[in-house]
Amino acid sequence: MPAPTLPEKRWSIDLEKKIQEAHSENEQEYTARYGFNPNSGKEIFVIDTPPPYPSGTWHIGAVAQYSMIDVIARSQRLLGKEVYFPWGVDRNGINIEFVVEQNTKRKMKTYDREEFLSLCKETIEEFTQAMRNTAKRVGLSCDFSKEYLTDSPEYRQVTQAIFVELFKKGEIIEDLRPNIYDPVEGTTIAEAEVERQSRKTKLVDIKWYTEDGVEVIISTTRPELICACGIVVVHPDDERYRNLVGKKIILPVPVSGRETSVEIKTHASVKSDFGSGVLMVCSFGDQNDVAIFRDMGLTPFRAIDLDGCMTSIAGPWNGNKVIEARKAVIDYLEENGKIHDIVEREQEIPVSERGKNPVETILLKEWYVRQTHIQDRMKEHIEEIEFHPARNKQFLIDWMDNISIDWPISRRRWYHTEIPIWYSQDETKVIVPPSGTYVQPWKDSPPIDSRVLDRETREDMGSYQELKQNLGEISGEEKVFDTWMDSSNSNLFVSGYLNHPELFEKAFPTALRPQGKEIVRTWLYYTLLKSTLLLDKPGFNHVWIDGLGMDPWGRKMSKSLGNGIDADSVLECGAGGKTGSWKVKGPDKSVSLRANKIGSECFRLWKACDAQVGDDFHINPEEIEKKYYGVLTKVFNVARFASMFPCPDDLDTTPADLAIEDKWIIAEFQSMMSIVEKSWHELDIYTATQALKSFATGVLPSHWLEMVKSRLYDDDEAAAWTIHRIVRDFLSAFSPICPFFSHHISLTIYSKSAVDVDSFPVNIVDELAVDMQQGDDLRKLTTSIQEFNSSTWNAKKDAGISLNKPISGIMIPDELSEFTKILTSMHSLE
RNA sequence: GGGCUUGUGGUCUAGGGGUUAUGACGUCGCCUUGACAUGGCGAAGAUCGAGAGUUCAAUUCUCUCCGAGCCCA
Repeated sequence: MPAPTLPEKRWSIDLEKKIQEAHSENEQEYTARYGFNPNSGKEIFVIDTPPPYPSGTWHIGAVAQYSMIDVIARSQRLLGKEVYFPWGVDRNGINIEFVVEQNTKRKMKTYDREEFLSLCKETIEEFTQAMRNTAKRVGLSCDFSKEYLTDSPEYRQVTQAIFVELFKKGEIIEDLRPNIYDPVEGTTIAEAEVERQSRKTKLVDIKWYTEDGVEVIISTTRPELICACGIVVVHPDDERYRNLVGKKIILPVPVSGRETSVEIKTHASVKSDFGSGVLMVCSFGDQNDVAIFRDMGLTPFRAIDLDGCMTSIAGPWNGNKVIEARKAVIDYLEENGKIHDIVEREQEIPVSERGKNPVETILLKEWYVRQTHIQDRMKEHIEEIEFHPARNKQFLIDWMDNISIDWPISRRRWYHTEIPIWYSQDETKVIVPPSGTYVQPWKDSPPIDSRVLDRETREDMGSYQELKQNLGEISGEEKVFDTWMDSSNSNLFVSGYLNHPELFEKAFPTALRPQGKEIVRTWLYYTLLKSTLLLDKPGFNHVWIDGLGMDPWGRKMSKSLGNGIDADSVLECGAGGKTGSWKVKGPDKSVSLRANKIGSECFRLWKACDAQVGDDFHINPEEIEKKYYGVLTKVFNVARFASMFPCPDDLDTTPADLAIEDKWIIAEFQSMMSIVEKSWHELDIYTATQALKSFATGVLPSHWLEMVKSRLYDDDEAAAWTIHRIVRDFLSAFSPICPFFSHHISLTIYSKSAVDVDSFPVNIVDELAVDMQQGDDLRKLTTSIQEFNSSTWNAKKDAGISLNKPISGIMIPDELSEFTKILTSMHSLE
């Protein structure tokens, strides 16, 4: 038997790691291969890679998604495009602040701001390094030499410049609006940081009177907020109160600086069976109150200040803490005979996750990006974007239909991009920095070439340098941006906005936004909003929205469920002979999962093959190995078999003396390859991978290879040419999915790596000058060939004859008459 | 609580108004055949989540319910 030029007997994880390390050892070589060269003259394809947020462990589902983004990057390179696959890390945000607070057991606000920021930076840098390693281990072909960090001055200055630009255009405004606020910690907090706690509270039934003297009982747990009551509502179907609707009702407590009565109206959100069925709506007792205020177009009252005290509208209770005011108001009502009943009851109240302090919804002056006025225009832009899968576009459209308020972008936190603005002493003018500078107004003075604008009209009043003397003592903004304000610039940043105008010209709209479906309403929406506001263009050509990685039973992976699977353990499974085992809590009991070898190539193949884009996918290492490791083995062995026979010097010129079976398999191969090429163009990983897999594990080895074995052993050059040409081109088409696997085999047998191929393999049928019709005719025989082979194998089996022994009495069907010779020798027909 | 998405053999999956409903893994049976037992060949296994409606015809369309997921309250 001839010796194979592919020496390894089988694919292994150690081999994979060896190849992978060699692959990125030489930085120059790596960059030449995967770096972005905007001047190559090729079509530019910029991928707006989601910058991952480092938090210690990287979710295996996210790693799987990134590996598919890499498949897209590599397949676009294979199609001849100049791909920019950037590597960014999102490092702004409250999460890292919490980690530092937890590690040091100290609240952020007890630190010096500068000291706290440097602690955050140190901590996030450790997490970032782990993430880079995993990214490389799963084979991402990012241009790591151009890594960007969203907390770097280079990135933050872009966020700030965009803020200034939108501010000047009037698309960013200041307003007094409801925010969730923790009065003890003294900060606004996000919805995500609110939890519910059960506490005993007094439900007070208060007698109210309409202006014409009708008594109405209203239940509330927040009597101190009567001063902020804007409306009283009942359910539209509630017969009991029909006659009250439209009347005015008098507030039962004294107030100052506002009307002393409110109107009674209907609202569908009222629960008729709660208390008396009449609801007073205050700004702002809870989220429902906020919603009703918004629905009814009411102007909110500011009842509670930043220290958690009542404001002047509370009349006699002005300045009281909320809890004190509640007691005092109940006392007052009791003294005046306006209490009908008081019952103690358990109630869920919103508290802050950190301090367990009851939170208030209060009015604060915050910065907003205007968005309600631009929805129609955005939708026009979205029509121009191709979504993968198309149905996931609905997530975005539905969300947009629900947008009713502007986007609040200011936060009272620290490890974020600062809002780049200073205020004049009289607060009527603002100072904004020039584009290209990163500023920290809480500690810095404005750069000398900053501009002075009117705070209301946005009119440019001149340079800071000239007007400096007239501004009085200026103060820098202390608030920072919501992190989505940074993240939603990622496509602009990687496409060269502000920094590389000539690239931006060619690269925008950004070719592709790949992301998970859970952040359609945030990352995708805000990014598209920015491109509409700033450039009046769609942000992308393609948006690719993947599903989420779930546990083996289809549930979300979480620490509390104990059903998480660590990404590194799957990628390292099988390395150094170490097998993997995972204890995962199932719905009923804990289950032990075991696998011998997986690695990055098998993991990628699994994700590419097992789920359509957009569907949630179940992650079970046992299944990944069982279903897909064998495919790698099979492809490896086909290649190894091919490598036993000398490769013709010229694989690119089709020999004239191909046998009919060679032409047949080439027709099959070509049909598969054109599906793959089309799929790569359409970013359809699933279809491409399925086509490659079924060809390489099915018709090629089982039927064609079995037929031509004897010709190969007899040094038939046409058969050798055919197998080598197919294996070589197959590896090129397969390399986006399993790059190291394809790289190693192709480099060993053909001295040229499949990952360096930068145009899709040419059509051999065209080369053969076989027209398409003839190719189709040949492929029509595939079923007959498979059926004939099967029936012959079965006949031998039934007769108890070994497969390599002769058999008689088998008739070759008419349509396969051209194959008579090869089929006769294949099955030793007599 | 609301909106959206989703539910196909034991498991994962393709498809989609009329088909013997696709493929893979697993299971079972057979086979050491000149690359591959980490293999080859073959077989069994599904009233397409439940109920109702539209239709000559529904797994596919509509509605309700149940389960799962995402986001927002």
